[in-house]
Amino acid sequence: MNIDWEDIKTVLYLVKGGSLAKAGAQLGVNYTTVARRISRLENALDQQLFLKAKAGYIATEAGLRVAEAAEGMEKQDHSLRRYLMAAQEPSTGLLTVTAPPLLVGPYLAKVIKMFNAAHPNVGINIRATNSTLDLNKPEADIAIRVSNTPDENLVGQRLAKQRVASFASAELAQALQDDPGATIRWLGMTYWTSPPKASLKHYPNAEIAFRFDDMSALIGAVQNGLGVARLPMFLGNATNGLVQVPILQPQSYWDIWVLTHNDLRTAPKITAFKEILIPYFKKKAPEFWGEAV
Amino acid sequence: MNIDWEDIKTVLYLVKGGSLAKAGAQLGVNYTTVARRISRLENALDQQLFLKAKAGYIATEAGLRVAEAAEGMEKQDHSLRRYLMAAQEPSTGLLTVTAPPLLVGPYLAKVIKMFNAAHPNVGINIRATNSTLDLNKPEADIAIRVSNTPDENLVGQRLAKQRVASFASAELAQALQDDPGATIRWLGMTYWTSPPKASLKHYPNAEIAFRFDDMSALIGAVQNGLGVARLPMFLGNATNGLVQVPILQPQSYWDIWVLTHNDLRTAPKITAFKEILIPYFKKKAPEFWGEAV
DNA sequence: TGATTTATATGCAAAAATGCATGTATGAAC
DNA sequence: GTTCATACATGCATTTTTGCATATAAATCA
Repeated sequence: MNIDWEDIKTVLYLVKGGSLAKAGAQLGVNYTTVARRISRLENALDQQLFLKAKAGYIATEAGLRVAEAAEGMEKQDHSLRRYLMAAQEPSTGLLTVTAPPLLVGPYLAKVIKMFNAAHPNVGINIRATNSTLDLNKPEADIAIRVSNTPDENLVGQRLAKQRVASFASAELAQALQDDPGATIRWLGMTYWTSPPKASLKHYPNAEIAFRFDDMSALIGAVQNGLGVARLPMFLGNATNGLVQVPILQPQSYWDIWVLTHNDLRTAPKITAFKEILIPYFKKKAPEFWGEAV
Repeated sequence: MNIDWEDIKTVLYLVKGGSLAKAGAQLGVNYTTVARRISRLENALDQQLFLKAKAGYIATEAGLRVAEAAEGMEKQDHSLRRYLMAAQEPSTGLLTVTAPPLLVGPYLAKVIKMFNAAHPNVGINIRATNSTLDLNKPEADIAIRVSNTPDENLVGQRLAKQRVASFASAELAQALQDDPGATIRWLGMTYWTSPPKASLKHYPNAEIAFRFDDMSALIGAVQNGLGVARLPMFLGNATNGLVQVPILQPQSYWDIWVLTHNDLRTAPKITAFKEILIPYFKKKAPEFWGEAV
């Protein structure tokens, strides 16, 4: 009796996805294929792995156990891939870099250009996202992150110390300077709960006027004078029409880090990339630290 | 980039087998399929996994690392199968039992007959061999073994205490009894190095006349008067024409055990089988202990 | 040296797996 | 209630994988 390991993998993705369609999308196959692999495996094992409810496939206890085995197998798979990447020539293959979207244009793009000039045959894959991609999975090889997310398998190096300040349109900043009793209309991200504590000393009248789920949109709103926002120095200073609100002082913020998986610490491609990335950010460090008004 | 786990498995079997043909035989596919899976994987990884010498496929470092990952995955596979067997109904599926060949006919056959009567829908697979099949792999579910091979994952119960004695044809036994100074011509298995120490007190003149690689052949030789052999009680006493050599006393020997994997300790099918096996051997215990002459 | 065994390589046909199109059912939103 | 989105089932054509037959090379042995 032989079990097809691809079928075991399919069970995992069906359990994780919850429906044939999602599992198929993740696996890169048609969803009918998922259904057929499952039924093939169920026949081979002579055991039901999923209850076929109208709402979708629900894993039985046996199905969950199969998924558990698949997870263990996937760990081997991921570990293997890291080894193979580490063993590869520095000048071939593919490198996936993830970074916060707003860092890509002004900074990472130049690093990539330089790296590409030095290693023209390495394909570069950019994933501009704030979500923490899992470096344990082969979702990305190098991550640039604000704050040093702790994970025992990852190694990190600090790229730049960072500060934030309060930015507004020039007009609004002037108005606030003129009238310390004015009410500050703060703009923040969705998860913001209250105005910055340090600001209340100077402007006790404060309210959160608008919340945004997107940093670019928020910046646009600041440019248009809708209110004041606390922004990283490198963003506020580089955005046309924004100035620091006087009186409110900059504050230290989470630093910028580069993270890689421990297994890839010495991989030629990774070190080659870092050798360009780190000096570049060191040179740009003043932009992240900024200056007080 | 997606790696086919069946291809990874194939690498493992090619590394273990050393040639396409052997790997294919183990995997149950044509050897050309093995060759094509390997080249497909090498292309996908953009790395050479084997050096194609005329003498066969020799794994590169990367190939060995792939095999290592496959080994880890296979452990998951085996563990999963044990779980699934343990979860199965006692009255369905397949049960693989391994035992020393000479125990099968006189003892195990009856146990199987009784088990089959109680559970007619369970397929029974007998592997009559002295080689220690690996119960960690799904090579066998239940092993009957002489001696309790220690393995942390296995659980064992003693089926019977056992003794050995010195057997010969009736004629030869008589001759030896008449002449204590006679030279005993011993018959033994290939790995025998010297006559039984205890026998030298009574018959100091001793030599190993013939060695055999097969126990049945050895017994045949004893029947034909070629010499004296130390045999388990249950064999010597049950063989036509053999008698214990007087004077030489029986000795304790390795006991007979039944072994199963710890994961299957409570599996319905396994316990059902043991519930028949153990009482049967308990009843037959005197045959394994035997009697002194 | 010549026969035999054990390797791998490859063209071609059979078999298996997959994708697509279509049909049906269910629950949520309006 | 009607519409829409989502989910599964299945027949059919296509693609992919596999097995078989055949060819070739190296090593072994009489």
